[in-house]
Amino acid sequence: MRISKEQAEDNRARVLSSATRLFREKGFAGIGVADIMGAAGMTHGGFYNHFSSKEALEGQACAQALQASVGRMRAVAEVKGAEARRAAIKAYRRRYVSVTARDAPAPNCPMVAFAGEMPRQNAAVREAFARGLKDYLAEFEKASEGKTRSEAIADFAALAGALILARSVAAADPKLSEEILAAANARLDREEVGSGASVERTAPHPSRL
Amino acid sequence: MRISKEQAEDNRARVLSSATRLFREKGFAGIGVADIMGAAGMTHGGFYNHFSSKEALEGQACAQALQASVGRMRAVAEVKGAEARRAAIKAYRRRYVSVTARDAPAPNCPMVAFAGEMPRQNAAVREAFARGLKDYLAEFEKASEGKTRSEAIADFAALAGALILARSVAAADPKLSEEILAAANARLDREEVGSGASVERTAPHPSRL
DNA sequence: TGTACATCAGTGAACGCGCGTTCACTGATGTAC
DNA sequence: TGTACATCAGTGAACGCGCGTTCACTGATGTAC
Repeated sequence: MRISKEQAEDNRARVLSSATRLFREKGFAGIGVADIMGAAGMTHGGFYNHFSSKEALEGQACAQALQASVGRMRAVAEVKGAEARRAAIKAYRRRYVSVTARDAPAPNCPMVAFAGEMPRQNAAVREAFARGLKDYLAEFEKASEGKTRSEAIADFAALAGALILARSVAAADPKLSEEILAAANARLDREEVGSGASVERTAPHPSRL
Repeated sequence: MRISKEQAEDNRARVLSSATRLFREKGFAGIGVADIMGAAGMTHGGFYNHFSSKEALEGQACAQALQASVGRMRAVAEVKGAEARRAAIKAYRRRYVSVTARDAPAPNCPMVAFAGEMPRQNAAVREAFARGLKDYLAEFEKASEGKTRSEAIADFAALAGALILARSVAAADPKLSEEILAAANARLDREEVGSGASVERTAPHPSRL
């Protein structure tokens, strides 16, 4: 049965959204075309009406996921008022290394979800990822007022590393996992000392250290 | 043709070593039983004389790779002489976020190679990984004299994050990749200022916030 | 020590399953007149 | 505006390939006597 152009475009967007979510949850290799189409409410055969291959979809999903993160980071960087902006980036960092973010089925941060698989992806996917990470770091730098680009990049690498490691042992050693998050949080505390902005100490985790 | 017991055990060890290397290079899903057996100089049929399943091998390979890292870290922690020990851990950290480490086909650090896949591995593999990371962090802490456990863990997370991110964009954006490594190195520089003791509370960032 | 037999590590064909991709078909949409 | 036909998004069976696993077989090793 033929479908209206609007409906077809809508279907395509839904497939891409499903893919973006499922790839983040299960990895590129961990989810199949049929699953993705099923999640979008269709059967697998129509897939190739919208995408030339699974790899092409991976590239688009990667780009979409990362651009969404760039947008969220930009929103933080563009918060009006220096004080409010400082609070926003601070809250963002705290949320980043929280138990909530760790346990989300699809990692909040697509960089964390995809980074490990990138060395084995094809060129188009890698380029989509690299562009996204570059844009994201640019926004992260803007939001990190008072820090150099180098400092901001090192900060983000520290957040990403903590989240990845905490996720990797969450099931087998929850205690170690929370210790890793707590360590990342403690470092944020130390860095923020004297920042003046932190009156209210919203410790999402009981800081045991 | 039957093989001597020594030869059989030797073959088993060679399969495990091949797997340890190949899993790190290509990921668990990226390499097959036949490839691993081929790399060990045998055909795929004999695999099940030594391992009950591919997953069982994954667990053993994970354990072996991580214990090797634990051993290397322990060697650093046990270097004789305070000065030599400080130089050793410093060199280790530098090497960790170097272009050389980034470009090694099998990541020098198995934690970095495997962490991203862990949430989707079975319980045995995850436990082998968690035990290895726990042991490794204990040695890393010992080697990081003058730092608390929390600080040492945060340090390692920062190194791991920088290496993962640098690897993820190495092919598509080498400039960004090296910028990430440089940022991690710059942070090490800052931290090592007056490295001798925890006395010197060097504000890690000029507190301009 | 020598002989006969049982064992079992390794071989390679084969099985079964999952998955990416293709294809003939359907029927509502879009279009030409 | 109405009619006839072409288009093409979606369907579901089928294909082909790779991969984990199984199995009958081989023949040197290990062992019982």
